[in-house]
Amino acid sequence: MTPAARRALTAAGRLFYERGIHAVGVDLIAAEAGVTKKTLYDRFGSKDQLVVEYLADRDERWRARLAERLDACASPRERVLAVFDVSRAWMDENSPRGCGMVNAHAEIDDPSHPAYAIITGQKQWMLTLFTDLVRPLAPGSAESLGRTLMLLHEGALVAFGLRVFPGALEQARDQAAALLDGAVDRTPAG
Amino acid sequence: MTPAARRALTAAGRLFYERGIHAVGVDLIAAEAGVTKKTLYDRFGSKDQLVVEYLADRDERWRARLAERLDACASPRERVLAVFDVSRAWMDENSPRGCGMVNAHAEIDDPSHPAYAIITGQKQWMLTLFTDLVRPLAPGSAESLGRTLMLLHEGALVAFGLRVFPGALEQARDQAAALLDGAVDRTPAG
DNA sequence: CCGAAAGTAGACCGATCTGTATACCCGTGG
DNA sequence: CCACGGGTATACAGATCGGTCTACTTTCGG
Repeated sequence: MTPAARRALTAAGRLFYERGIHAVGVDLIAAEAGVTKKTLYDRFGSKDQLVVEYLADRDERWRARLAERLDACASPRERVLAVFDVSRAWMDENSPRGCGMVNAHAEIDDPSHPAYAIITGQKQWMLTLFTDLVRPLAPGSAESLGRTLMLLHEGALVAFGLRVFPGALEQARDQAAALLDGAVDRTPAG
Repeated sequence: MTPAARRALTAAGRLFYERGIHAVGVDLIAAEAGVTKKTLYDRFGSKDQLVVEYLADRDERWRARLAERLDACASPRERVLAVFDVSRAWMDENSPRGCGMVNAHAEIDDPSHPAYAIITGQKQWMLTLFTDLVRPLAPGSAESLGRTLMLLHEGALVAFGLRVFPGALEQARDQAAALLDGAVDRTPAG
C-alpha cells in the first residue's frame, strides 16, 4: 500500500467510525488525508471498496491486538477474562462509540455487500474464540458458556458506546469470572 | 396526527429501520407513503424532526407492548424473564436487523441531536426497569444484577441482528433465569 | 355559504454526492 | 535519457439530496 493510500485509509477509518459511513463523503476523506480524489480512486476504485478495506483493516488490527494479549496469558481462565480487558482498553483508546462492526452493520442493509462478510465473520470468529477459550475449563458446557460470554461481551460494547452505565466492560468481566467459577465447579475436566 | 402524517411516519419508520436513516431520502418516504413532499414538510418540518418522531414512536410502541405483557405476569421472576420473551417476539415480527435505537445511534454522532435523548433515554429506562424488576427477588444485589441482565439483553439483541447464533434471546433468557436462581439463594429477602 | 385545514401535483433551488477527465510534476530504475 | 508509477490540482458530469414554492382540490364545521 502506497503512503497516500495508507493516509487515505487511516482518515477514512477515523471518519467512518466517528460520523458514520453514509455521512462521510469521499471529498472530505481526500481533504482530511491530504490526498487527491484521483489518487483515492486510483488506489481503491470506489467508496464501497474503501468501506470494505476500512472494516478489514479494523478487524485485522483488533485480532492482532487480541492475539498479542492472549499469548501473554498463563492460564485458560486468564485468557477468557483478558478478552474483556483488551476490549476495555480498545474502547478507551479509539472507540467511544461502540463496536465499529455493529455500527457499520446498521448502515449496510444488503447481505450481498462484501462488507457484510467481514462484519459477520468477526462476530462468528469471536464466538468461536470464546467457545475455544472456555473448553479447557468446562468441556461439557463449552458451547453454551461460549455463547453466554459472547452475549455479555457484545452487550458490554453496546452499553459502553451508549453510556448506559459506567464500567460496562468491568461488569461483564466480573460476571464472566463468576460464570467460569460456577461452570468449573459443575463440570470437572475429562 | 392527520392520516397522511400517520402514513408518512409509518413508511419512514419502516424505511429508516430497514435501510438506515441517511440512506433514505424524503422523496422515497413520500412516494412509499403515497404522500406529497409538501404534506410531509407541512406536518414534520424537516427530515431531522421526522427521524426524532420515528424514534419516539418506536420507543412508545415498545414500552406499551412491554407494559402490557408485564402486567399479565404473576410473579417478579416471571416479569424479568418476560422481558426477554417480549423482545424475542418483537424481533421476530418486525426487527430482523436488531435494535432500532442502537442502529440509529450508529448514524447520529452529535450528542446534542434531539434523537440522542430518545435513544439513551430508552436504554436508561431499560436499565432501571431491570433493576426494579429484580429488586423484590434480590434486594441486596439489585443494581449489579440489573446491570448484568441489561448486558445479556443488549447482547442478545445484537447477536440476533447479526445472526451470530440461533436462539440468542432464548440463551439470554436461560442465563437470566440461572442468575435469578443464584441471586435469590444468596440474598434472602428482607 | 364560506373560510380554514388538509391534501395533491409538480416545478424548482442550491448544495452535495460519487465518479471521471485533463494537464502537469517528480523521483527512480533500466 | 527517458518511461513509468505515484502524485497534485482542478474542472466537470450526472444524479440525488433536503427543502421551498405556486396552483388547485376537497372536506367540514360555524
